[in-house]
Amino acid sequence: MTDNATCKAKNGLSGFCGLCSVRKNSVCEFLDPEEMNEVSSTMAHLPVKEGETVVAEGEVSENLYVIVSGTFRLVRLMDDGRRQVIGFAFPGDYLGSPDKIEMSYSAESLEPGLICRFPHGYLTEKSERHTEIKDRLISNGQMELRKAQDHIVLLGKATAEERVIEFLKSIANRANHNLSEEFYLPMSRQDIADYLGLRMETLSRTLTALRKNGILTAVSGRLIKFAQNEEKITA
Amino acid sequence: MTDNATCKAKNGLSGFCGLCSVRKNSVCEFLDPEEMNEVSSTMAHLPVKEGETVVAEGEVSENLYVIVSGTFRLVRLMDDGRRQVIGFAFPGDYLGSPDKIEMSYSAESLEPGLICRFPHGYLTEKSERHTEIKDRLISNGQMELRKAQDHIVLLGKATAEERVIEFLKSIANRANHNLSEEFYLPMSRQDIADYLGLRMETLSRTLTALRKNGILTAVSGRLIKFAQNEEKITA
DNA sequence: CGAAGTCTTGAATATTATCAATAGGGGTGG
DNA sequence: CCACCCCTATTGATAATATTCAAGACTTCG
Repeated sequence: MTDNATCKAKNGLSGFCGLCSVRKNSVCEFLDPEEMNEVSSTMAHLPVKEGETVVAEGEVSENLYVIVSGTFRLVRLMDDGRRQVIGFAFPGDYLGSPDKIEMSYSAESLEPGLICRFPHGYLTEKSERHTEIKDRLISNGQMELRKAQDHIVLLGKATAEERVIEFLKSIANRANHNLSEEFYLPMSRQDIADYLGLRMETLSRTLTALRKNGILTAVSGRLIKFAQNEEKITA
Repeated sequence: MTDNATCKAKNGLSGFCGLCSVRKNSVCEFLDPEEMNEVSSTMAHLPVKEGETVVAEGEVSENLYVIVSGTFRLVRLMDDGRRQVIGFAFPGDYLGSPDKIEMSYSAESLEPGLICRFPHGYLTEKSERHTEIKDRLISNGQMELRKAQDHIVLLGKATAEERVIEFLKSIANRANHNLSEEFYLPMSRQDIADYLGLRMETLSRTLTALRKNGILTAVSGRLIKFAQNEEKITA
């Protein structure tokens, strides 16, 4: 993609944005072609290295980011060092907040990626002509809220096995719409454990048990494969 | 308040809205006096009985509600009957969604109260002249998201005792800014347990333990009192 | 090949859940 | 006003589940 910065895509947009695969989820969907080219040329696009922190817990949000490629973990740290992963973010998801508030989590990159930065002031300005932008921010917030609520139910009411299965299915669905194929976990066991509210050892034992009882056919490092059996993977 | 429907408050607004204590948090804050009177006179205000369900999980949201008085529990039901309370809502909080989406929880009243209903269409119409309304919806969503994330951390990383203390402190802070005074819990033990991801028995035992070790000086039914000792209640 | 990290397994412990019984509290009818 | 009942909450004893601490295996990468 890097060498296509000046090419013209079939939608009439030049530069990065013409090739962007997440524009339909982003705040920039509603911009005019000229405005899009402005975004393209100002290099709102930022490459992100593995391990990089895009937004840091405690700092005041000044920008809203949209993930173009890559995976991020959203982390909250307690005073005594306990760590909770409150979510994972994928292409099309947002990082940061549209409000100028103190961030409640850090967003850390799990692999090299690309994000698009929209300063609050830019969004405010563009919202005057494109009122759909605010609608998008509202509905995106509602989606994130629902995901957080799903997570609450998982942590509040599900057993270790249920947590692991539901997590794996959610990742498999993102990675590959065909559940019967092998897929790759972009995060470590510790990240998953901290997301599921379990210790890494418990997660590991649970994965082993799932493989032994046939719900998973492969558990080798970060590669996972569900059994074909529809009954089991719908659980 | 019921017999003041036609009186004129010092802010120049007549009817219910002139006396409303949560307008500063509501979408109606930005309306003109004439529009406010319209809200007042159309009886957007709805009384709610104890036990009443205002929004139901699975139904499509058509209205956004603002709580004027009362307390609500937000409940999610799993297929097998397990129940997770994903939050409690108080005056100034919102119920329902600004988007026309399938609701992911039910909101059930814990005591007689009053809510204000804003149909989506009404909000859309008013947003054209009052763009602050959408900003309010955005920032309200961000606040709810942060509360959900706090909840995730509580369920993912806190012990039973920590969960109970944090919960009691949050209620005490809403009820009474002076933590050293007795306060009332509007919800049952079962509701609290389902919120904290614990069984009712574990909650009960934990409360007893907190009273015995002096962190609480009173635990009698729904009345609770923290010890004066600042060290302990900041935990 | 070796070293450092990550992941898995093992054994013992701690915490919470479960099942069952008892106690408390509020309202109703005698 | 008291006795009774129903519902909610607490307590007790035991079992299930996840954690802890420790050791071993597997990967990755220099």
